[in-house]
Amino acid sequence: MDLDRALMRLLDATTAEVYTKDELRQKLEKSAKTGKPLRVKLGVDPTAPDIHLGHAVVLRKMRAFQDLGHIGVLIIGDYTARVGDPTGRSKTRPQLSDDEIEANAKTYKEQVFRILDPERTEIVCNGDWFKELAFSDVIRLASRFTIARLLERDDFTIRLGKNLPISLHEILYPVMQAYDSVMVKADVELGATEQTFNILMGRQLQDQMGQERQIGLLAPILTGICGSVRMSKSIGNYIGIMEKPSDMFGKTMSIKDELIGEYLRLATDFEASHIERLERALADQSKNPRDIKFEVAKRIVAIYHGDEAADEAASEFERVFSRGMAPSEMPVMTLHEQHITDGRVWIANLLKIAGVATSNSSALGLVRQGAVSLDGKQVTLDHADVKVASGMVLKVGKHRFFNIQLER
RNA sequence: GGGGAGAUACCCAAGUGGUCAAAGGGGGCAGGCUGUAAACCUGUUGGCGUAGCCUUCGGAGGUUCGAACCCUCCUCUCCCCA
Repeated sequence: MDLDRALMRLLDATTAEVYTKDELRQKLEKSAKTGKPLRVKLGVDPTAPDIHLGHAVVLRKMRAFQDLGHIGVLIIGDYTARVGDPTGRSKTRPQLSDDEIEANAKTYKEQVFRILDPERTEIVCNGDWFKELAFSDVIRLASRFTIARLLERDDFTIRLGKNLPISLHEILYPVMQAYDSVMVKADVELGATEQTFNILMGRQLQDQMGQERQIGLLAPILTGICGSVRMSKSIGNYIGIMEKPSDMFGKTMSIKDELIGEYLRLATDFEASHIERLERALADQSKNPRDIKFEVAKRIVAIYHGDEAADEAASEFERVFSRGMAPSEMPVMTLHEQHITDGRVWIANLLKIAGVATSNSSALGLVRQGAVSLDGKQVTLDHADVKVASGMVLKVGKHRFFNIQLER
């Protein structure tokens, strides 16, 4: 693959900004000439064990580098997790305990190889170098940065404007991330656009410490399925890459129309020309947006579960939601003897056992609103003690189904 | 170190002695309409087997027949000055 094709591949729609394009070209050129692969860094905080499509944009970018023969260096921020990245936060993040960090890092590793090439991936923990630093080293490192520069970033400006607290340790976060770049001798650092500041700090620090500056390659931020803010585990508006095909499909179908183009560009791996065609169809309304969304959903499932699973998810979706039938597979809820009197169960208890409600009040609220049905028959407050038998289907809301099984 | 402001439910925010389980907005959930879209309309959003009761307004005490509201101490945050 020649240089221009490689550049085109790397700088597709999933790249929002490059610092700088010329330097990237030079690095690629030099690598091709010397045969020495580039070291492409990505830092992850082991705070959110579920990797979702938002992370995937950047991970797939790393995979693109790997496919071109370069090395992906994944830094598990076990040490930075103790700090908490202030990026995009209006609040100080909680600091994690060692056990939590270890468990999270483990699940992280299990998931990333759904996307990355294990042969060309290095995984390191930044605790390896941070725990060796003496306080005097930290002071020396900190002296390379100025407060004005560190406070420049939006997150802090906003917080200062709102008179919200900023802890000293949060200021250190970009410093640590920059130091990571130095330690792994990064040629390229990947991140979402929100990482711009941190990544640029890495360039500056490498420069000061006598290294060639890394390239910053920034991916757009994927909007969450609810449509207003970025995809995030803590907000719960995400599609995880380990999720079941049917859930992935359904969640994708529930995004609003305005988001289709974004998901098309950032979350699928369609050819650029195909994406363009679909986007045009969206714009001139020559196709029903639903159908395009359908195609996007199918593609996303196919990336993580294969074509067959995607087809199944699609037909299941049509069956359940287009034709209103019960899904072919639904979670089983088991009722034990102690739950049942004379073959009946109070509906509030049933809903609590199903995990749909946490209290009688909220359960009865659902019943009152007509959201609950058993075998297709709506449950009412007047008949709140319902007869149950194995094989009955409990439906709550539009799309929560449970298969009831009696034990003994 | 000195002075000032503040902490209310998931979030923002009203409330300054009883009529407060606590206005309003956001978010969530649910119903209608749909394409499991958006927009819109409606309901719901502490707990208790569904009735009245119980526990909530940063924490601990106190005043009062009665406290989110008044007093004391404590914790935390912000602002101004040094």
